[in-house]
Amino acid sequence: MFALCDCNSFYASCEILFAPHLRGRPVGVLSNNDGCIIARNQELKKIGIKMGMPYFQIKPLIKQHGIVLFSSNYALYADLSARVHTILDSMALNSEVYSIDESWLDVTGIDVITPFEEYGHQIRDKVKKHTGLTVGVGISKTKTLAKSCQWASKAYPATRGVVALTDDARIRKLLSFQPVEEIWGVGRRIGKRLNLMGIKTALELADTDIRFIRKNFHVVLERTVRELRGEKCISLEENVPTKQQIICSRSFSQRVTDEQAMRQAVCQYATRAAEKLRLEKQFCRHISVFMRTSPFANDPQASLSGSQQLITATQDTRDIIAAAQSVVDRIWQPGFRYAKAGIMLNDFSPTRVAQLSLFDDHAPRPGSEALMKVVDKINQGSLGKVWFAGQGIEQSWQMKREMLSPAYTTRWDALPRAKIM
DNA sequence: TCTGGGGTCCTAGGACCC
DNA sequence: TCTGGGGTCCTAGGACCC
Repeated sequence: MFALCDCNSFYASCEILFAPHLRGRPVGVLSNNDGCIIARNQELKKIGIKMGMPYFQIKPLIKQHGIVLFSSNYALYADLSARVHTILDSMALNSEVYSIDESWLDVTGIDVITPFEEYGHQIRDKVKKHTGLTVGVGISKTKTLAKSCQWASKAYPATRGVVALTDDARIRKLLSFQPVEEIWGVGRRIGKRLNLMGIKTALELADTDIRFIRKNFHVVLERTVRELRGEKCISLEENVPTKQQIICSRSFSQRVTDEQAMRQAVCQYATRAAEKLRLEKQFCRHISVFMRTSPFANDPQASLSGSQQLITATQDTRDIIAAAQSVVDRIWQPGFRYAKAGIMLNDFSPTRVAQLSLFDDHAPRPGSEALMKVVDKINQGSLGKVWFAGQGIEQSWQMKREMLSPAYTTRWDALPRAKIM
């Protein structure tokens, strides 16, 4: 038995938590660069603001509806997320952190002591009491069914945020209400194809012949169908699997047309990616860089990418910057208005040791590890920052966050104050 | 004028080998 | 002039997730 616990409108709720006077008003959170909407509270959803809607389209509605928007404040969300996950983890023997605002719990056997539905409400109450945030809980036989239950807990307010189903007839009834594109694992594309085939509800999908699914789709959807039937195919992942890839990419706040600026941006992303790599305690041997124009603009379009294989695995920022810069040199094409660039690290190993070929003389840099340790330590502390020359200083394309809330929980100088009357 | 970022898994097809 | 069959590995691209 699985329980899925998911925070309601997580980012928006975090903001309201520290600005309680906003309760009842439509509140949303914007993506990096204040580009588009990525979180909405109930009130904002009601107005008809859709997920992913660009900021400039919402702007004209702000006054009329009293909408309040925030730039995303990941330091705040990550901190509150950790608190929620800790509480959820304490509620079951085994748990899996699934995303910043969701956890799976293994709740097998819990019902010997507490009926599942009551247990779901206990989870909700505890998270509410300790963090002020509201979670929705779905409990059922498989992860996919638990997701469906959790969907129902949000779609039907009468459930008061908890849906726990073990009985087959009741599960079938729930599935008959759920549109196929709301199922976990069915996205827009496959949802559309299923609809065209006349499969509209989760129940209809569950009752579709497995052979038909395998012939027309692939094993992933087959697994989803089996899970909807109550057959467990996906289990709880208790140990966080090591990453296979690290990406660092950003849209520019202003278009980049100049090679020098692009090199600086890529250098900055390379630096950040290398930090993440060291945090993962990994070394990488493949580095790729990409840059592209805005697909929404009427400009000439370009999407360039290239990569470099290293002979020795590295986690040294200098190696990663050098490789990234050489890729930029190779792929750069002038004459485009670039909107975004990024770097991707691949081909990881837990040590620097790699198979050297007979004539290799690429000895690793001496003192590399010690230097990187010092750099990371300085940059994680509050003393100040060190950076690599290629990053440049304060650039015009740097991310824009004009509606950022204070770091209430992670900086002493941003602690909220209470007035005693 | 202005449209996010970071991941995973699977498959098809090409390169290459014998 | 005629040019097989089977396997592996890698990559690009598509689909999904949050």
